Amino acid sequence: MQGISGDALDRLGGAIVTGAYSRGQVLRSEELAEWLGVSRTVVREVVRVLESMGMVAARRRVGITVQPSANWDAYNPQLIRWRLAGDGRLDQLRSLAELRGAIEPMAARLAAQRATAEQCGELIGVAMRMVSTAKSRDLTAFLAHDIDFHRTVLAASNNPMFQQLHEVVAEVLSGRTHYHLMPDEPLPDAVRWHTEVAEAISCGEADRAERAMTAIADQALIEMTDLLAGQTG
Amino acid sequence: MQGISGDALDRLGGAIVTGAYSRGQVLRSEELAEWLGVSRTVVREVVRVLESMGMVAARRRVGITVQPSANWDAYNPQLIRWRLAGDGRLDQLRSLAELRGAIEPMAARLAAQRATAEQCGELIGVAMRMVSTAKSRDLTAFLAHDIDFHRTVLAASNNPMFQQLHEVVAEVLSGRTHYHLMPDEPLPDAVRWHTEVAEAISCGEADRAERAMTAIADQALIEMTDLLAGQTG
DNA sequence: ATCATCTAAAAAGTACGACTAATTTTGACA
DNA sequence: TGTCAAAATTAGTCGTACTTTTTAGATGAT
Repeated sequence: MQGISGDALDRLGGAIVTGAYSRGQVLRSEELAEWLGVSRTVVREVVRVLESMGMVAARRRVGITVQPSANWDAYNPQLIRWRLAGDGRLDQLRSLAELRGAIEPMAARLAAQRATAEQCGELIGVAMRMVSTAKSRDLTAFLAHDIDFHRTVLAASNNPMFQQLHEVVAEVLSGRTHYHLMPDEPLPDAVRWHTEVAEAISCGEADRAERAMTAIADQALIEMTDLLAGQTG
Repeated sequence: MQGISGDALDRLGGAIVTGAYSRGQVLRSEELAEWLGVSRTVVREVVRVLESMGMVAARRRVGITVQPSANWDAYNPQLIRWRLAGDGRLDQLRSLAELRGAIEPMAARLAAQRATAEQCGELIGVAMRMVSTAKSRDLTAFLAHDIDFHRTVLAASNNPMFQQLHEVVAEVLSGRTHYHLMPDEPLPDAVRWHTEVAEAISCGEADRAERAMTAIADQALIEMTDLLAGQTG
């Protein structure tokens, strides 16, 4: 969505996510039209989209009511972006990291059962590139290959619900680097586990793939927990 | 979303999900207005919502293009409903069951670390009701308590991404009963595992909670796999 | 005084028409 | 044949008029 309409969506959605409008607050479409500087037509489109995300509810003779955040579609990519852009950044990152920790081991297991020969080849290749960039301490290139690796595993799981989470995983991995939640150079263990996942999937060894991926995810969760402890305590 | 606008959304969205429009097909808003029997204003709102779900993309001088299903927001509740209502029902149910199998063990682990005393009490209570309805072979009541149990665990995980999946879990559990994918009476093992999860969470034993929940989910996945084998082979 | 019922107002919902803007196609010209 | 300009096409935006639903308030009867 782009143009004036997408802009209005971005502003109103962002405002709601950052808490500019308190839960239960009632807005009127004409007010919104004035505030956003657009026609009521555009406001209606925006409201409809936010409604489909569970963020607002529109009722005749009442207005547009901001819904409690428990109703929001937490998996909506746009909403995730709003949350990551706002104050709740670290909370959101923790939620996503936990989600990732749950998903990826199962994805690795399924990938071991379902990956095509081509996907196996790509996995092995990416793992090798991870090893080499880890040795040369090129963190940027390492991150790119890391994201690529996990995207490939999710793709090989052959489950749309898992495949779609590649953006989430990419966000978590990037966030880790961006907030310096990981060592200055990749841990040798972590690199080895990636190789192990690639091998296990290629050999169709589901248990081994799941275990290795669990090791990767657990380590990431520990790093994340340490960070949040450092932030709050 | 309700009224004529919600109706139009439901019809167009449903048509796209069931494959009435092939991927890449281009629609024109005026055609859609005629087909749906609504004004272009309403069509625009509907298209905007479908656009935010990744199902279509609108471009000037081109039209409204149906996007490949890989782009669709697989977690959108409305989209899940459309898929469950159409031909892809069993595929969707399998995807959801796998997702659930990944999520719930981690949710149980987190719940063991975070559940409030009140939530623990509720869990124990629901587990006891599951035991009694299992004994009296009241499958309907058992299903209701089963759904309630898993919703409580997800809530206690204190992670919005997990909490939101309670509808998915409910759908999987209901689907199991509806398609007769489970025994005529609940397996004693399954009931015992639920009690174990409740106890482990109440005692703050994360590992034990995770293991017991894994047992529950694994069994459900096995049942689901058996079904699909029976369908296709 | 209280309850039911009717009425009026308020807000979103819908439709339509006019115009704008962007993008692709076409075709003329070099 | 290539380039650039014009035309055609389609979504985007706006404003207005009207409809429908829902709530609040007034009115009236018991």
